Amino acid sequence: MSKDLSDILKTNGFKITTTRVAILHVFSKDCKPINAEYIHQNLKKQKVNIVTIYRTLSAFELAGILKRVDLQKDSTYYELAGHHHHHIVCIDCGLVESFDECDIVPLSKKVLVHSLKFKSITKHSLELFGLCKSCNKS
Amino acid sequence: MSKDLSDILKTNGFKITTTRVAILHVFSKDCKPINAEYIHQNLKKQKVNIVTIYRTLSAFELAGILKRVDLQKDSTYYELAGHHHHHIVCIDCGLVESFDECDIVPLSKKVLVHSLKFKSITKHSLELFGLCKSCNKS
DNA sequence: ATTTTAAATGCAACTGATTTGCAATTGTGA
DNA sequence: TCACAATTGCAAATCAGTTGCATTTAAAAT
Repeated sequence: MSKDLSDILKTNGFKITTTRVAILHVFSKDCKPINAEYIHQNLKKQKVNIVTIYRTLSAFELAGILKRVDLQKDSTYYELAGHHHHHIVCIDCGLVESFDECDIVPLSKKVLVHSLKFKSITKHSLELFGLCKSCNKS
Repeated sequence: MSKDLSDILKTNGFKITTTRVAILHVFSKDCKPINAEYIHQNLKKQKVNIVTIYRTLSAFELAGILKRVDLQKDSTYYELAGHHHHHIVCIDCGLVESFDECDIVPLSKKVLVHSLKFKSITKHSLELFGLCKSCNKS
């Protein structure tokens, strides 16, 4: 089960360390955008230094293992770089849900045609914000 | 000319101070997303404390005079809250251009229908990232 | 199996953006 | 003109994230 996690490391030219496998495990276990502090909390038994987590997150992002997610929160969130998708974020409790629908490519083509200053568009951000069902009640 | 700037302050129940009119003036003059440091630079003759700028930005955002713009840079950018629009950001030099096209509302309606956990969507982020014409050359 | 080497880690100190406490100043309504 | 709340400045604090450096360790070479 953590065999595939080691494989991710190996494939990307990283050493197989307990710490890094554990970090990947937190990502694959929870399957939602998380930040350095969250990982730190989850690995508190293993006493992993938060600096190590920050460095690992950067390295993994550079390698394309992780993707940065912009949830307009105070810190940087990441998730496993898988298929393209976006998020809905509850502005009250911070709950995050994913969705796959994304019509942005035709839009960005149209924008590019009309643009005076830009030559190419390589990526986009799209997040929805609202109230989740339980926060909507209060 | 700065009459309408004073009006913005008055309408929102703020005192008409030189500093705050000056801050609004920077926004209306440049008409692009800017951060606290940029304002500080622009008002260096008037020696406005950066803390005052941060406090003013927060107050103006709360009042709805300014809108926070998420450009995925290191600091927080704001612009005058006017008509709804989005931005293209050059990932190389940081140049920002605006565009009005936005098909998100139908998309977010569709997402909401399929969502298990969300009850309402109140806003969205959508920014495009790419290379501007001059950075594309290098 | 042992040596070697670059990658990975921890610790302490640092940075940069932003915030907070508090005292002094200043618009504005009474 | 007075009074009071809003505004501002200054210093210190906070918070996320980074950097330097010494130590450890996985994995390749012997």
